[in-house]
Amino acid sequence: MTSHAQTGVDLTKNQTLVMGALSSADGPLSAYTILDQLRDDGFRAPLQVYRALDKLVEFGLVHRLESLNAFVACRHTECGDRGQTIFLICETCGKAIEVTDKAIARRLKTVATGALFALQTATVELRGTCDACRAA
Amino acid sequence: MTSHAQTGVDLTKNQTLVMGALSSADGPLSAYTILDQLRDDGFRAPLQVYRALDKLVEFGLVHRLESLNAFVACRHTECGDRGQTIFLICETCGKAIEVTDKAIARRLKTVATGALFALQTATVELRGTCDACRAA
DNA sequence: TTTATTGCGTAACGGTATAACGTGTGCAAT
DNA sequence: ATTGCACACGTTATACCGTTACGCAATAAA
Ligand SMILES: [Zn+2]
Ligand SMILES: [Zn+2]
Ligand SMILES: [Zn+2]
Ligand SMILES: [Zn+2]
Repeated sequence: MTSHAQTGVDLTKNQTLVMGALSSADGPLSAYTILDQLRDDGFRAPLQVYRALDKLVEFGLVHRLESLNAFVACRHTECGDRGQTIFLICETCGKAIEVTDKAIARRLKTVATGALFALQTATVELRGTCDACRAA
Repeated sequence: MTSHAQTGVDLTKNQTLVMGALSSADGPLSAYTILDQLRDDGFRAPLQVYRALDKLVEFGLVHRLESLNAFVACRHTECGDRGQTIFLICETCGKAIEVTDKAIARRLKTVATGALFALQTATVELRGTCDACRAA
């Protein structure tokens, strides 16, 4: 169903529908936008979306963009390592590019340790303008 | 009034009240928490808080924590350089430690450039456990 | 005085997220 | 068979976050 089929998780009907909406979108979607898109499929309440999203995030199939209050399908094949994902969010077109960088992950760990802080997860979200929008 | 008095900005009455609430708090506050604290000072509506917060963020006296939907007084003396601030947010006590790191700022810039992305601002918020809470 | 700017206050609204309740189904262990 | 449990689901209600729209008052040019 997705590029993450390897994970071998079995998705429920609702999870499949939400995953489909995110996969076919070309950018991050809010929970309520997903709800609207799935009304014809029987979705009626926000909680149906949030429950599916919680699981999809847990499975690593979906990322939550904190600074956007939105969700995006993972496009990265090797994002298994937690907390290493960086998002480049274009202010113009709204799309989010997903990248990883070991040097940043390492340095964040070092900074946290230096502050006697037990790092669990990292949110790194950059704002700016993507190449396509700058050219236009 | 704050450690940023050097900036020499004149705060309005509402801005002063909101700044005071954030300065005397020992952690991030949501806009609605600030509103509740300032009801006795005449605050009645969220917009009064948000208008003040917008200006305080613009002046660099306050930071917004995207992953928390909350605001915190800047405790860092040299955070003038935009986008270099990193927050370490303790999941246990809710406090936020503010640090800067030139290596990360530089590397983020490099990563963005490599993706042909024109970087404007960076949000870096780490979750984990602070030293005090881990010891307890 | 006229005009523009800025801050302020009120009300109404829309977007985000969770709480609390009950239902049904599949799958052990008894 | 039945009991207990885990899990997904559906519904309603509510709390929390943030903005839009409108009008008023004080201040600062012009
Ligand atoms: Zn990913
Ligand atoms: Zn773009
Ligand atoms: Zn600061
Ligand atoms: Zn702590």
